[in-house]
Amino acid sequence: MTGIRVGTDADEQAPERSPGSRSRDALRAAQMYYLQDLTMNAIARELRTSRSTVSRLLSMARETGLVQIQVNNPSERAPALEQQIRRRFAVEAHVVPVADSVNDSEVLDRVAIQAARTITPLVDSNAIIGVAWGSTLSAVSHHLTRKQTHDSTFVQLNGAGNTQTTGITYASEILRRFGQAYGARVEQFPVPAFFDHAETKTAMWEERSVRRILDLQRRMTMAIFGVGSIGAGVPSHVYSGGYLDREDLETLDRDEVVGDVATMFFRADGSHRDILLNRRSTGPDLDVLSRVRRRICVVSGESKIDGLRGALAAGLATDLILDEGSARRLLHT
Amino acid sequence: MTGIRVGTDADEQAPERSPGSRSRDALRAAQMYYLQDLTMNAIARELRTSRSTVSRLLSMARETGLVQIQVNNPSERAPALEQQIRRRFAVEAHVVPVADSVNDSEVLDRVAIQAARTITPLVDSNAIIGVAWGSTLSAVSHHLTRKQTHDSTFVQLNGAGNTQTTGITYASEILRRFGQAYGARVEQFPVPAFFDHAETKTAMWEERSVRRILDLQRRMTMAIFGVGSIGAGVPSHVYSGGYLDREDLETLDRDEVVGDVATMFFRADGSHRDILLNRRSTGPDLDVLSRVRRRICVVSGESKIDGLRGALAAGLATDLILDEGSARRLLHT
DNA sequence: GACCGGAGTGCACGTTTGTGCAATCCGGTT
DNA sequence: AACCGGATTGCACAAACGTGCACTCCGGTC
Repeated sequence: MTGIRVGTDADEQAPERSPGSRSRDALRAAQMYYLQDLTMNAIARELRTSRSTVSRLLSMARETGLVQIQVNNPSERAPALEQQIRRRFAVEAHVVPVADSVNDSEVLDRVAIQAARTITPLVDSNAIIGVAWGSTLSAVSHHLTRKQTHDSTFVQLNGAGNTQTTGITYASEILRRFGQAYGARVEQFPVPAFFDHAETKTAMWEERSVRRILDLQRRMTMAIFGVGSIGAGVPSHVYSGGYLDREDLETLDRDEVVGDVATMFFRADGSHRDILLNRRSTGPDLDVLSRVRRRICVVSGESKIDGLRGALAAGLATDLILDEGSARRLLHT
Repeated sequence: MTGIRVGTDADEQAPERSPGSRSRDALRAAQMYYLQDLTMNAIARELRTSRSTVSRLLSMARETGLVQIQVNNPSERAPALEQQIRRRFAVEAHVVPVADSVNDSEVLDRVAIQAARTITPLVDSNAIIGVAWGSTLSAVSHHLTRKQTHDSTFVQLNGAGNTQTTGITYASEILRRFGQAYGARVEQFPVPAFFDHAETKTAMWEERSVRRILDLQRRMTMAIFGVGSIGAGVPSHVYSGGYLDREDLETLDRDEVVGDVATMFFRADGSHRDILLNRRSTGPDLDVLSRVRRRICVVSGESKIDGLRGALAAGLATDLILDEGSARRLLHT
C-alpha cells in the first residue's frame, strides 16, 4: 500500500502532456536558443508565436530537464578547498561559493539549489535512493531539476512522526518532490521518528510492512541526507521540533553525542555503539548506511560543523556538498 | 615536421592562463550563475567587481567549456523526422530546426553551430579524428566550443592543394581550430587534392611521411566530413575552386558520379569502383573510411541532396547532422 | 625615469529577457 | 445555448544582460 507512483503525467503543476505540440516546440526552441544562439525574438518569428511564449517554453525546457547545464570544475586541479577536504576526510567535496556577508537562510537556499543540480546527474535508472528529512533536505527538494528515469525508487530513511503529528505531510512532501522530479516510485516509512519503548521498535521491525522498507534500505544504491548538530547555534529540526523531551536530551548529553544523520546519533569520534537513543530511533543502522555505494551529505551553515565532523569521522558520506564558509571552518580549526 | 601542437597555452586569443585568479573567478561565477541562479549583479557584489566583468567571465566560462549546455531530445521518442531517417537510412540523425524562410547562408551557419555543439561531447581523449575541409567544415570549425582532452589527434583526411595555391592556409585553418578547441595535436596532409598523374600518387603513397598520415587515418576513431554534390544549385568547393578542369568534370559525368566525401567520389547507388578520378585523389579510400567507428556527416542546404543520397547508400556515415529542409526533402522524394 | 602596448576594468547605452495582468481560448457542465 | 474554470496567449513594463569605448594598470624596453 505504500508504493505510490509519482508520475509526471497528471499532477500538481503538471507539465509535459503527451508528445503534444507544446513539448515539441519546447525542444525546437531549446535547440535554437542553446545550440544555435538565436534570440528569443528570432525564435518567436520562426515558431509563429510571441516572444514571451518562447521565454516560457525555454524555462519549461530547463525545468523538465530537456536542457541540462553543467559546470565542471576542471578535473583534478579543482579549487583548493575541495582538494584539501578530499585529502583530509576522504570525501568528494563540492564547495558552494558564497560570500561571508550572506545571511544563513540565504546560504541554505543557495546550497540547496546547487545541491539539487549536483545530485540530478547522479540519479540513475533502476536506482534505490534513500532520502532523509529535515530543513536541509526540504530546501533541496524544492529545487530539484527534472530528469526522466525508469524503475527508480525513493525510500524514506527514517520515520517522521512525533508527539504532535504523524509527520506525514512534512517528510512525505520531501519524498514526493524527489519522486516527481525523476518520475520514480516513492516508499514512505510511516512510523514515528522515535519509539517510546525500544521493545516496540523491535516488535515493529518484525512486521512485514516494515521489513519491506528495511529491505529496500539494505539495497539502496544512493542515500541523501543532511546532518543534525547538537553544538551551538540554531538547533536542528530534531532537537527542537518536539521529537525529543528533556530527558532524551540529557541521555544524549551523557552519551557524548555530537550529532545525527537521519535520527541516528554518533559521537565526535564517529562511534555510535551503546548510544541509548539509537535503540528507539527509526533511522537506518549506521553500519547499513555505510555500505551504500554513494552517500551524499548536504550541509549548510557553520553551526553544523560539530555534527559534520562526527559524521565524517564515522565515514558516513562519500560526497559532501557544503557552503564555502563551513568548508573553511572545517579545515582551519 | 607535421606534428604541430596546438595547445591552449599561449595563442591567438589565448584565454586560460595558469590556475590564475581569472579562471578561478570564472568558475565561481559560473557556479553562482548556472547552479545558484543568482543575477550577474549579485555575483558582481560577491566577487567585488563590476557586472560587466561578470558578464565577461561567464562568456569566457562558456567558451572554454567550463560550462556545458546540452539539449537532449527525450531518448527514443525523438522527433518524427529523426526517427524516420534512422529507420530508412540506418544513421543517427540530428535535425537542425530551421524555418523555410531562412536563406541558405544562414542555414549553413546555424547547422554549423549546432553541429559544433553536437560534436563536442563526442570528442574523447586518446582519439584520432579525421577532418575533411570545405565550406561546411570551415563553418563548423568557427563555432567549436572548447573542451579539454588528452593525447588526441586531428588528422587531415585529404590534400588541399590545387593549381593556384597549396591550399595550406585554408585547410589548415580548419584543422588548427579543431586542434585548439580540444587541446589536441594536428597532423596536416601536405599534398594537392588531386595528383595530375595516378603514378605520382602511387609513388608518394610509399613515402614515409605520407605513410605516417595514412597510418593515422587507418587508426581513426572518428571522422568528420561534409559532402559534395554534383547536382544542381551551388556547386561545392571542389567543383568550382580550380581543383578540377573541364576534362575531369567530363570523366566524372561519364562515371555517373553524384558526389564526394573528402574528394573521393561515388555514384548514386553508393558504389565507387572504377571511378577514374579516385585514383588521383588524395582522400581516404572509402572502404577505409567505412571502417571508422564514428563517422559524422554534416550537410546544409538542399542542393546537396543528391550527393548525400549517394553517401548514405554507400554507408559512409553513422551520424548525420542536417537542416530540417534537407531532412524533409531526403524523405519525401 | 619616460614610454609603449596589451590586458583588464567600469560606464553608458541599446538590446534582450522575465513576468504580472487582462483578454482569449477551450473542454466540460448545466 | 449559456456558463464556468483553468490553461494559454500577447502586451507592456521592469529587470537583466552584452558590448563599444575610454581609462587604468602593469611589465618590458629604450
